[in-house]
Amino acid sequence: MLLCCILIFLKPSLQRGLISIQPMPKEYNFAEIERKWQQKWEEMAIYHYDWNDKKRVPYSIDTPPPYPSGELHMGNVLNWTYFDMVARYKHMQGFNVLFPQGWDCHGLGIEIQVEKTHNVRKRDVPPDQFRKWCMELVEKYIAMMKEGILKLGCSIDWTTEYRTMDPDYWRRTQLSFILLHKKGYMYQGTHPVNWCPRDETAIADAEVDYVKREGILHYIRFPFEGTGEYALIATSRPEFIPACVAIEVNPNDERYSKYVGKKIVVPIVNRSVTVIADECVDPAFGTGVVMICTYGDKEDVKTVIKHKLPVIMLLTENGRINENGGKYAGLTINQARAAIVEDLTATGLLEKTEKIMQEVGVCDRCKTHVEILERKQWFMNTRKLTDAVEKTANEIVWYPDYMKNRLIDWAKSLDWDWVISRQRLFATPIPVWYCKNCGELILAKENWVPIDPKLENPRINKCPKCGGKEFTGEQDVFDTWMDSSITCAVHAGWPDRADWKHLFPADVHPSGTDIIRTWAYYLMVRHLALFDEKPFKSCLINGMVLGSDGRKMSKSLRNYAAAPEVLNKNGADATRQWAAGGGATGSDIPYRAQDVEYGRRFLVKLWNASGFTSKLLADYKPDAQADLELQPLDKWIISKAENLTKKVTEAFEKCQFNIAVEDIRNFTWHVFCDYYVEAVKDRLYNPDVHGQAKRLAAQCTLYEVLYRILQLLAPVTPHLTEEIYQHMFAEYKGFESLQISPWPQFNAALVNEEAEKNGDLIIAVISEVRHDKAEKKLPLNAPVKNLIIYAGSDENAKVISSGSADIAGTLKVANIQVLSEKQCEGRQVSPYDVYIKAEY
RNA sequence: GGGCCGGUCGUCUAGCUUGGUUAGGACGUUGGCUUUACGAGCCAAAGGUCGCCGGUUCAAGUCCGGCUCGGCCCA
Repeated sequence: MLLCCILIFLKPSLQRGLISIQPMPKEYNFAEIERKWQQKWEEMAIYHYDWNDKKRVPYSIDTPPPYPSGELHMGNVLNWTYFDMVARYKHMQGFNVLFPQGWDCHGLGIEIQVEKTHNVRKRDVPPDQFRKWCMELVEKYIAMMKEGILKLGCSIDWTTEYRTMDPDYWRRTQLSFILLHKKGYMYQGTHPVNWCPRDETAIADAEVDYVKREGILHYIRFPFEGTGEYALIATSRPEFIPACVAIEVNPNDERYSKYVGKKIVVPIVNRSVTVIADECVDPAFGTGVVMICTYGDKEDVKTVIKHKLPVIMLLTENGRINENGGKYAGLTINQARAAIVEDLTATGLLEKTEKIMQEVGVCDRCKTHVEILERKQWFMNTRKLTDAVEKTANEIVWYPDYMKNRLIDWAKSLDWDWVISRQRLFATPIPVWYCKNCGELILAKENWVPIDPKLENPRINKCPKCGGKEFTGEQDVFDTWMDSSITCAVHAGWPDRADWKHLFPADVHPSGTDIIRTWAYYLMVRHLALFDEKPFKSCLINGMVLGSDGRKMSKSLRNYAAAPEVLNKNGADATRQWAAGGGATGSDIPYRAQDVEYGRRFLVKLWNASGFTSKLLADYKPDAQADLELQPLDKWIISKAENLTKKVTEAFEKCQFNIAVEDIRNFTWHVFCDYYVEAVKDRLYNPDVHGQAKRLAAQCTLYEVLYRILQLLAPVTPHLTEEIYQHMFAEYKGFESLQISPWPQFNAALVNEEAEKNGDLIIAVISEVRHDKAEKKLPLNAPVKNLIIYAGSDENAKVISSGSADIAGTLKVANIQVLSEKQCEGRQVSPYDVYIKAEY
């Protein structure tokens, strides 16, 4: 039985010449090691997805193409470490892993930075020049981020690299639009939309941030028609008075119910509007009377639709008052507010003002107060998919599970369809034209794309409706999310590869808690609409990286850590341990330099332990057939290594990286280094005392357990484990890289509960003698003349005796006596009924 | 106002799904020590009424209800 276990454990490789273990260098130079392996892995091409391999099961990671915004930040580090660990783990498990990398280039963020850098607005320069500047900036940022990702040591298949700003990617975005248009999901409409007056474009709900701000509540008298009475209304936006279309009260508010249906005069413009009733008015807010304007906020939009009120558009696209504002036309919103307040004061209609805290919507890119405008826009009918989104979200595996609520709640909360058109420049063009004669919409044919309708005419001779020969290309462009919400299909090879369904749906989509409502949601609606299929089978969520003070990390709070600095100072393997072990998957984790430093210390420990082991194994021939006599502690650690394998594998399966990394570290540091290595030193140094077979047993166990540690750790700290593997194991194990060695299978036959129990007792005895030495302030290598162990029972005595050689060896005991009797003398080996007495 | 998450040694954090060791780890603190690897180390110690109240149970950090305080998202 024993021999059988060893054979299973050893998995002896092919018979070759006898292999010896290469000694390890003393110095651990992480910068050099990490750079070296990053290059070599690239040369070995071990991360390339094999498109022709139909045997291995594919595993596809829907890497979210990042928005190039400058240097890599710690949030990216957390994110990429998460899915790189998954990629490496799956790789070792034998999957054909697709780990692509793209860049989500378009969008307002870049345009705003270009405008700032060149001190221009989008209309000030020719569009081509503007786009060129955007592309230059994007390339600069991609280079910065790519450097960081490479330094982190991600197992990306760089042959898949793509940019959404390339026309070849436009082609996919445009094709998806054409298909969805044909399926009836795309429509044009004049609806109120969120509008950023600074950027002069429509934006989606998801691009609106809400900030708390102090505002002023104005109490204004609105006289009733003909009665001499007046209603006092409270508003924070008096500048919208010219666009006031109704006054609203709560029907249950006894103060005002009698006025419902009456006419009231809007001051300043002297227009009559009706008092209407709606239960959504909060009687406790202000005076309980509010004015409805088109449009002061989203509530106004709902009210206008519900009560079929007229619309008076007051604002221009750049946020000024238009001709409907009468004498205020041409003023900015703020100027108009000041002017109107002044006029109200002059006429005595402003009763009072008070300060209030309010939440206002701002553009998430430029932080300008968002207005609501009615403009013709393109929409995707996303709301009809809400039930499907909910159903699909429930079918998908979420890590952690509760995160699915974020998606479902968001989908259900949406009031408006997704506005997919933008009035910007740096984006994918919308592939449609309009007949100049009759206005007929010309949708691009599927084989026309990529195409820019601003530069090219539709490839038809005449308008199919009126025969007109002149066309206007669509000037609007797509929301950036139109590019990035088809990645699951694009990564799989859609639309070019006939076999793209082989990789679709993606196996995992990684996302941050902050972008579930955008990325996960848009992926879901696009793919459901296009293919009637879920985009991904599981969703792995990372939390936000907080500063060390627990607050959101930001440069202004001075708790910001720059990822390139952290990586340069500590190396990728140490930084990755912080990401893996900093907290439970999905929860926000603070960046703490101590955690990274702890990671680095662990690596030094493992490096030293491996170096020392390599010396102890200098004469060990792993491929030599030899007789082994496994000792209790050998069996003990072999069994523990097997249970560790089971636990770590389960943790990786559930994406519980923190559990995996903690268990491996504790086993390595405390079980392997502190106890096992110490305990077998004497056996290794003195074969004449202990015998060659027991010495070989220790060598073999050291060798195989260390290998197991390296394998389990390989997804977390790929560089250091590879370096040690190459020195000590590559020749015998035969894999070009540890990264492509097969993930260890849990082998129940090697689990030996009795051996673990026995070993624990032996270790406890050793530990107790160490305590004794520590208390007596003796060095740990102080010789012990006599050690008497009162085992308390025959059973314990037998166990301790079986390990007495290792006990005596590691503790430098000259004479060891193990007695079955129960004698409460000396020190108790807690929690056993065992006592020890040491004489020095 | 609604939803979700969280409150665990001085600090950060795990454990809660599936109730049952002495509540685990890290940082920090204190004391000791050249184990023929590692002082970037080793051996130890101190430090927790698991936010509060109640319930279920033989047994609650863990399950249930209420409260409270934070965070995020939404209205």
